[in-house]
Amino acid sequence: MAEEKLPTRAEDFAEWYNQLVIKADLADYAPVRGCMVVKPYGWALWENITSWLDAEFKKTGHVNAAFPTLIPLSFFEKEKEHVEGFSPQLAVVTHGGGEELEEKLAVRPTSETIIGYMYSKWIKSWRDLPVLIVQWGSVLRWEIRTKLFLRTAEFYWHEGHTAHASADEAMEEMYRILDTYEEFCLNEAAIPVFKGPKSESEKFPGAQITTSIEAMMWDKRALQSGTSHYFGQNFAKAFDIKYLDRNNALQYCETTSWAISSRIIGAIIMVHGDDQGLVLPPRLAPIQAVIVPIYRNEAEKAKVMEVADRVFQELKDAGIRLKMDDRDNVSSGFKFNDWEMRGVPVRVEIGPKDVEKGSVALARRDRPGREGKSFVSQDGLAATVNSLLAEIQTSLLQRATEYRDANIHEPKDYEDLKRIVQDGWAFAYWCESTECETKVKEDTKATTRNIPVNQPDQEGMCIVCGRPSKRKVYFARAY
RNA sequence: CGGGGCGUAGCGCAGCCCGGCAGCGCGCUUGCUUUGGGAGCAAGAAGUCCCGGGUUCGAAUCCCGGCGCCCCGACCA
Repeated sequence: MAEEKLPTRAEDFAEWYNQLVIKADLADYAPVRGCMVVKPYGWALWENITSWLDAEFKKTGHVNAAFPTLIPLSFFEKEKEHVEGFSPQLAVVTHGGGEELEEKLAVRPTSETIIGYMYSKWIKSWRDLPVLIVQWGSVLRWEIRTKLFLRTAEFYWHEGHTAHASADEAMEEMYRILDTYEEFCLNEAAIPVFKGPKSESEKFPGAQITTSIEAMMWDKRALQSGTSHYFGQNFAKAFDIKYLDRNNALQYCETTSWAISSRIIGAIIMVHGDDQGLVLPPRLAPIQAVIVPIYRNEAEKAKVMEVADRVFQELKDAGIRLKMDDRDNVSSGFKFNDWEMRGVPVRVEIGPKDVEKGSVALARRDRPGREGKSFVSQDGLAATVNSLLAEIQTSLLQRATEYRDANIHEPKDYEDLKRIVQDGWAFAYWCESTECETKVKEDTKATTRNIPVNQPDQEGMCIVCGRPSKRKVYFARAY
């Protein structure tokens, strides 16, 4: 239950976040180091995220399957960059049934290896391609520093793994999924993102190309919110994934993988949340509207509840995800604050005065306090609430986009870049060399986020070294 | 791995220096009054004082050893 106030975001953003996750009832700390328990309210939010994505993947021919949590440790040795990238983060099972295991088993940190192994058994002919499989589940990475949702040892996600006959087709798949991720962020989560390839040094271990979507949090730090990778034939060669083409020639597959994790919940919190607590976009909110009946005695209660029950049924019939807060042991004021903490988009208050006047009070979560309150007729309330939900969804995206764009600057020179990334993002030409990227990181802690697609066909000079450059990149401090 | 802090009721903490009935606030339970922006009063329940050993008539407190957690820095979705 929510109690007491949060620190404001300006006072202590990290502490604001930590307390909010607990007080909004999304998750709790587990007894295992670095792990979280996702509570029912947080999981309901996650289910709304996953059900949209799942439906979208299925539209483009993807199917779901499940692979084991445990992976033979030797599998990780097969791809050089992959083993280097993930070895430090592996949890390893050494005993089973009281006996020491002959071969140690890793708890999956990601499933390219075991899925690659299976694909090599399943794929024989060009007729078997493409293979488009998604796994929903959790993975485990032994993280040093953890934070609920943003970086926990175990986290939830989907991982898509696809195999194709040609590089073009695999690249197309990578970008198709990236588009789906962008669409999800914009339309469902109301979070604007930039999409495009990552730099060499920021690539996924084993990938030829890693693309990402990048979002700006309230504190102006960047959060990589989804990734889509093109592996070329790296994993196909490591796991011997081959098929006979139409000319009876043996070919290696081209593979991809891609993921959005429960981290996206952290993004929703840090993009939309305010000093009152969580603010959820209506399309993802587990509870879109809450009804708070207000009364002073039994006689009033009877009258108010009659209206409240009728309104509840009307809104429910209109398909609104709804909650009646009929708790008798807390005051109305407490309830207001409680539901604001949990980010419910619309609150419907019904008291004795409303019963008299045929009205209700509507409070919209994206505008806290008196400003967001209005008194509307009980007639046609379902339509009123539905249009308000749509308006909140739109205005959250608009507000987040304006905020982001106001905090991205194009540096005049390197000194300017160093200043900008202290409190915002810099968008600048970059020669795509690791040296320049590393220099920025050492000087400022900012990293390259991605090279956004759809850039104008112009040339410039690398902001660091001055060499000619064709593409601009975002520099930002990241989570 | 380097630096700092902490471990006492569900949560947040005081008590420790200077050994002597285990406390405070919040939360929880019950009752009454309350309810349009975080209600009040009353009565209750709730403890392996992180673990192990030692000193002592007596240890939350002193000594030795261990474990765990959090925060800040280099790596990561």
